[in-house]
Amino acid sequence: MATIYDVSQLAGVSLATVSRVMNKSDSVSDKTRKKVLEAMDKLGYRPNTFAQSLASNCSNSIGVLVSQLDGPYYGPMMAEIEESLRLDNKHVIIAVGHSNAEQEIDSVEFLLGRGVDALILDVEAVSDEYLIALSKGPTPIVLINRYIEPIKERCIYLENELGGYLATRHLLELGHRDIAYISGPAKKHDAQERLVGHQRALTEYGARFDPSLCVAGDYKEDSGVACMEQLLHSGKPFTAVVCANDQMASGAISACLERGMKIPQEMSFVGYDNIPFARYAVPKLTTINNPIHEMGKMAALWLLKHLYKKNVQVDSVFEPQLVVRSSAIQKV
Amino acid sequence: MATIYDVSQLAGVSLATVSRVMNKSDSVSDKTRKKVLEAMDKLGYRPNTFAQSLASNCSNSIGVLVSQLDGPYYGPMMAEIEESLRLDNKHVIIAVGHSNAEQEIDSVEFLLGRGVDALILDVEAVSDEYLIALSKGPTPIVLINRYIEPIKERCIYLENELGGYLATRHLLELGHRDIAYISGPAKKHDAQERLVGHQRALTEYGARFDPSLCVAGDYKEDSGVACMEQLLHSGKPFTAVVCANDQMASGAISACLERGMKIPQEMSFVGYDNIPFARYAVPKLTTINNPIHEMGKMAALWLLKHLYKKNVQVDSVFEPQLVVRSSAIQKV
DNA sequence: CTGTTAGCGCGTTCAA
DNA sequence: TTGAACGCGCTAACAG
Repeated sequence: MATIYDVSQLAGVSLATVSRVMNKSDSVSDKTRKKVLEAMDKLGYRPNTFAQSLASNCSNSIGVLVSQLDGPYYGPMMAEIEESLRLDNKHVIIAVGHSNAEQEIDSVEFLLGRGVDALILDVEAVSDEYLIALSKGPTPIVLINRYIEPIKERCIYLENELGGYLATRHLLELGHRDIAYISGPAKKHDAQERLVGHQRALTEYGARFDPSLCVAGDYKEDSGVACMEQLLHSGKPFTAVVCANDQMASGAISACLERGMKIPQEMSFVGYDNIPFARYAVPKLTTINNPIHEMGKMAALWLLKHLYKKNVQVDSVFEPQLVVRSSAIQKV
Repeated sequence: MATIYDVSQLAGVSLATVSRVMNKSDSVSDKTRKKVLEAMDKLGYRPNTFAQSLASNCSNSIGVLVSQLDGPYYGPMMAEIEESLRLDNKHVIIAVGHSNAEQEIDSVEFLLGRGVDALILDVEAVSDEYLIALSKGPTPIVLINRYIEPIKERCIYLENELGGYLATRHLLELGHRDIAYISGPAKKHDAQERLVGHQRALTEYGARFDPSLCVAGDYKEDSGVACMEQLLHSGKPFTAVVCANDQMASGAISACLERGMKIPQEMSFVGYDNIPFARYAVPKLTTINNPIHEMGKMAALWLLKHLYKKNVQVDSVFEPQLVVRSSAIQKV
């Protein structure tokens, strides 16, 4: 592997000059620049990034910590982050937190130990205080899917409450009044917010929130099945269900179908997230669009702007939107 | 940020000794080790990985190149790779190839330039020759989802042909004889192999392969819809369809449902991959299990074994298995 | 078992 | 505009 020294020899210049042409410093004459470039080319020279990082104290790498890598949710986000960063020759190092505070902290430490220039975090178990403290450290952080007032300028998030509101309002406008709710885990912020939105819509339309028609799952399909069974067994009458994400909606619908119920004729459903599956489900799922890939992109752009001083536009607040398909219909 | 020097001073030992305790070299007395550990602790010392990499010429990082990050396919694979490697304190740098030769090569160069210790590649556009040449370079590579004879010891793959065979045989055993096939892109190796398996089953059961009942999609849902429309419009009679992956099966089924057909009563379907969606589809999808996450894990273990000399067991060939659900039934 | 010393490859003053 | 020299933090002989 050729080094900067080899290049300098071949080009007949000093190390410093080679370094200058690499770093696009303009105080190099065109003639020498050309000589150096040719020498690099001839040697197939590739700078050693570790030496660069060691000397410059900048790694051009970003640590990305997500809750999970499988599932329909994080793939699109990671894809956008990778792409946006890659365009600027930065690379991403991934770590997984598994929605567990200990693992999240461990992963942050791991990435920090790896010398990343910044952190993009989609974490849910760790406390606000921890993140606030972290944000005061030397390594910049950006938060996706989380709003923390004191560091709101580093938060990229969806207005989850509004989404919950829109989902339920849609059903109310279709004439439903007895609406069940399958929530996400009570500890998760987004789950709480979505539920609050649901309740607001109910109140606004003069329907009352019945706690016995609200059960919590874990955002996965299986829990959608279980929650639906529970609701059905409760004996309480209801004609529609709002699910805090599409995966649980999928499970819930499949539980109904399993019993021979007709969907949406006998039960209306609204999901949340608009994962690809929603378009091909049967019936096609009415849901709330969650522009998770956009948020990933914005997190990357935020860093490009604030850390690497690129001139880009970044949005940080995203509005959920209702996507009407065919899983929810007028109450009969 | 404390350095190894600070630690050595505080502990009253030399740099080398500190380095030894970090690298778990056993030739350090318990007493000094303890002193050093305490000093590290007190200083909140964290080794600088760039300096380590520069000095040791080993980065403890693995480059992972996949075709895409979104979609149901690569998430589980990445998750296993990350987890397995992380247990040994290695980290993962990701890049995306978009099934495009130029981008794949570009990504390989990018990762190599990043000084990764090895490469895990799930690539499809690049030629066998390129990969063979790459494998002769200084950076070890492991291939997922691809079999190349001259470097087969670095290949982790699924017996795709067998899967195609099993899918079609299942339908043949259910009495179907006119079986359509929705294939993946003709250039992709796995798509070719799956199709060959389909044809072998047909031949074995004395059914003939009708090219006009075989159309190719791009592995995405939408193309499943389009292919199904095309088959239906062809006028040729058929009672079952094998799809080269679950996503296209999902699209194909939704196209039938859209026309008011009853599935599986009027048309049987078998998919391929067994993505999570398959379990919650309506009807539940009969498919071929593709242990993609296992393959990811094995790729990681392969490196742990051959590169980092860990003592682990690795399997490299995976057998697909039929998963019977309810999208394919006896021919009436 | 421990310390000394010489790099690893590059960025960055400071002079010239 | 260019070059010499030092230092980034750590590993790996080699010596003792």
